[in-house]
Amino acid sequence: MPTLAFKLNDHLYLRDPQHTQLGQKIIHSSMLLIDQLGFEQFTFKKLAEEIDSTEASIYRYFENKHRLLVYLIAWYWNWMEYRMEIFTSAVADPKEKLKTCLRILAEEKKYDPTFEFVNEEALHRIVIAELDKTYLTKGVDDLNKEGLFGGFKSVCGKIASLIHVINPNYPFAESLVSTVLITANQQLFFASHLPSLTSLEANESRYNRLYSFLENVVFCSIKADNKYA
Amino acid sequence: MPTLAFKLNDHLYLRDPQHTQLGQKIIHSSMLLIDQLGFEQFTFKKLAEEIDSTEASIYRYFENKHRLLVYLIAWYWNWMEYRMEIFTSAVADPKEKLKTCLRILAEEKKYDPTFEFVNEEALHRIVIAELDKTYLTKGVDDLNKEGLFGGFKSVCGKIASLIHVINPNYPFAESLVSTVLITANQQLFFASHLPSLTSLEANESRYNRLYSFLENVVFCSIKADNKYA
DNA sequence: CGATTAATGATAGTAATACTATTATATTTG
DNA sequence: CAAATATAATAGTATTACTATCATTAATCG
Repeated sequence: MPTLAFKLNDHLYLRDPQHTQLGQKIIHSSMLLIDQLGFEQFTFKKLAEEIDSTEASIYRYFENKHRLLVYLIAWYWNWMEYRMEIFTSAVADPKEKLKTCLRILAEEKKYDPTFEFVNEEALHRIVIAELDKTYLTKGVDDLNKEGLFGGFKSVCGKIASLIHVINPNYPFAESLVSTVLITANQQLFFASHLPSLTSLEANESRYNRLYSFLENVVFCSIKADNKYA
Repeated sequence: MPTLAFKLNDHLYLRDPQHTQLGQKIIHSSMLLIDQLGFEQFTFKKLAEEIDSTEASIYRYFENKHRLLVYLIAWYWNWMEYRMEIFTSAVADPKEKLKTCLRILAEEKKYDPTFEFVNEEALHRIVIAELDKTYLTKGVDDLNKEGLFGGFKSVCGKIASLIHVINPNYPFAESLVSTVLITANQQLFFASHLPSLTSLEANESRYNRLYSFLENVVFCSIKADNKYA
């Protein structure tokens, strides 16, 4: 099977890293390094050492380390959308489609051999720990104009439109979906680090519990026959 | 009326800034400056210039700028808890208490003259834009051990216990509350910067809409008679 | 195949950041 | 008034986040 590559917004990079060996090494190793060190401690210098290259070479692919992070997380949401499409395409009932999306969102992330140079487990930990840093910056509006959050927005939009089909009168579809997309990762962070803020445990059961929580929140909220809708 | 001060966890600072003039200037001006510049662009040097003091003097109050942020946001949650207590103390019905808490969470924040050197409007914008950065760091576990997230955890715990009273069988109270506390601010951020991710508008109606959204999510989820509980 | 072009490496340099350290000078307190 | 403490003034350091230049290697193409 040939290695698949996502067509990501080309403002995310200066040179497309998916198409060269060095680029792939940058993606692969930056994921491992950001996962290990955290985004603040991660530097292009450390990455350069790791891949036996130089800072200057990395700067030819990414304008700065923040954009590299935005790239990695855009990749994640593209991957999510791709999986959601695969697993919902054969499903007709929009409620079932919605459940499938939540299941994919909540499930434990495992290595997907479709994408050779991506370690999805590390990437998921990065999303859990660093997602918010992509948009919580004074530069949001510029990044947004360039379409750099397109992946996340697309996932959000598609799930929201499922909700619109299920209950056209529910007035908070977009808010509900963005809340759920973000809380899915946040709750896993809390389970590991701030357990009093979550009802999930830190063990393996947490993915199923997370799914139950998300399903409960979503399906209760959008039920047509509740006095709050 | 005397100026009130909160008793915050004393690991938050090296010297209590509420008790000296310089300390109060640090709090007051750091709020305005972080609000203006964003946390990344904010430095102790710029703050020192602003208050006609020196970096070294500020470092005698706060170990580093991250802890100053944690301090400011801890102050915010203490203030929230204080307001929730004031406005729920006369209310008997736990459902009404819960609604009051959500109302306080969602409402537009205005200057509270009880706290002279705090600009609550600026502080709220800081919470919206920087809250997640307090705990999304490799040092979370250490900060947590020192009790630096006590304010947030306390608000979360108190609201969760209201839910436990309303419906003892609901199994996700802590997750639901932390989700709501965080999304309340996140949705306001989206309304200003990423409107496709929210069902709120960017105008003044957003606080009421936000309240409706939160009330809907919470009360639907915890209803005893739904098949998801 | 040789020549052009493009990608990478090697190296250097810079302004700013996040501190630490030292000493002098105010200011408060007992 | 003396002693202790808080603050200011100043300097210095390692690191970061870049930018710039030029040499070298690899890919491409007539």
